[in-house]
Amino acid sequence: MKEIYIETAKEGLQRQGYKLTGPRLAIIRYLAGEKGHPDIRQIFTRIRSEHPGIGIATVYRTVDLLLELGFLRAITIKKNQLRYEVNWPGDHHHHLVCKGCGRVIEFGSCNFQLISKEIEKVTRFRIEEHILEAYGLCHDCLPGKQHYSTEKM
Amino acid sequence: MKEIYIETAKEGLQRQGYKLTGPRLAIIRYLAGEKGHPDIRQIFTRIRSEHPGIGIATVYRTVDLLLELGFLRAITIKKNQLRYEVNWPGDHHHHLVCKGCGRVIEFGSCNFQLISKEIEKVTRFRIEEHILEAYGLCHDCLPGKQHYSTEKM
DNA sequence: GTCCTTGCAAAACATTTGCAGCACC
DNA sequence: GGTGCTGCAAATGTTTTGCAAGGAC
Repeated sequence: MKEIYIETAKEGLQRQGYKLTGPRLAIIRYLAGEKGHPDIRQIFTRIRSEHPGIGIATVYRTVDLLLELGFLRAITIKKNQLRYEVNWPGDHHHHLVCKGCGRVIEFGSCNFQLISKEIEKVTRFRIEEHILEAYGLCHDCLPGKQHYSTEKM
Repeated sequence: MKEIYIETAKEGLQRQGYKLTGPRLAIIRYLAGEKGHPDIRQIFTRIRSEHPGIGIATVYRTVDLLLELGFLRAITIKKNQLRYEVNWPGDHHHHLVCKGCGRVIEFGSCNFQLISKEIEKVTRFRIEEHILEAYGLCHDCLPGKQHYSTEKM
């Protein structure tokens, strides 16, 4: 799965006439193995530890490129913070975000397919993908439980 | 509807011990009448035109406050831009974002309620609200049509 | 060899903070 | 009248840009 993403992204870059450079490959490989939702700074810090000398400008440029080509997407996990996640082919993007501890849980399926045809008919819009974000409280943060965090916000 | 929002927000501020000041009211009134998805700069520019002398720091502080109190929410309409929209009570937040022209269409309902109980059971998560964003092409941007924009991105 | 890409540093832009004076309650 | 809010300006943080050198094809 991870390898497929890396290969697809590499092919995608080349097909569009972009060069396969060290920094770009390092970023793609890191993202392919990242299960969380890193922001720019996290990506930069992580890449730099394995690839010292990389500039943050390159990270910005590469992330923009991957967004443009559709290999990455931006999400708003909390209030006003931008984070990124890998755009796996055919993947859904469904998040449960806990308002208590900020933890993010992914859930696999929704029945959006069932209504998307109806929406397309009414709005004459051709839907290609979607993101569903639900907010609430995880089990540990329900009243009577202590808060703790698995993903730093 | 607009008046209800303004009154609810005013009450909410006071109930939490925040003062009803001129700048805060101006921002709430503007947001209540705004149909689009403004960013900080648009809010600031608009408020300043009717309320010269306001500082941008106040806009940041007020937007943070309204986010905190749940009267406003942040969305990621496109790639990596943060925008804000009014959190109408009981409202759904469903957007169709056109990849061609950037226009944003709201649609009224989804059947998320039907599956949210199932998700809550599996994940032991209590879901309070959700956002659904769908991306695709609007009718005008489907192949064979010309692109144009109704909301500047 | 030709372009594209990179890292660096500076510039531009965005956000936060400290503080004295003002305004709400 | 006390406390919280505001505008300003400075500080800080983030993103973009220009450019010479290096690297992919």
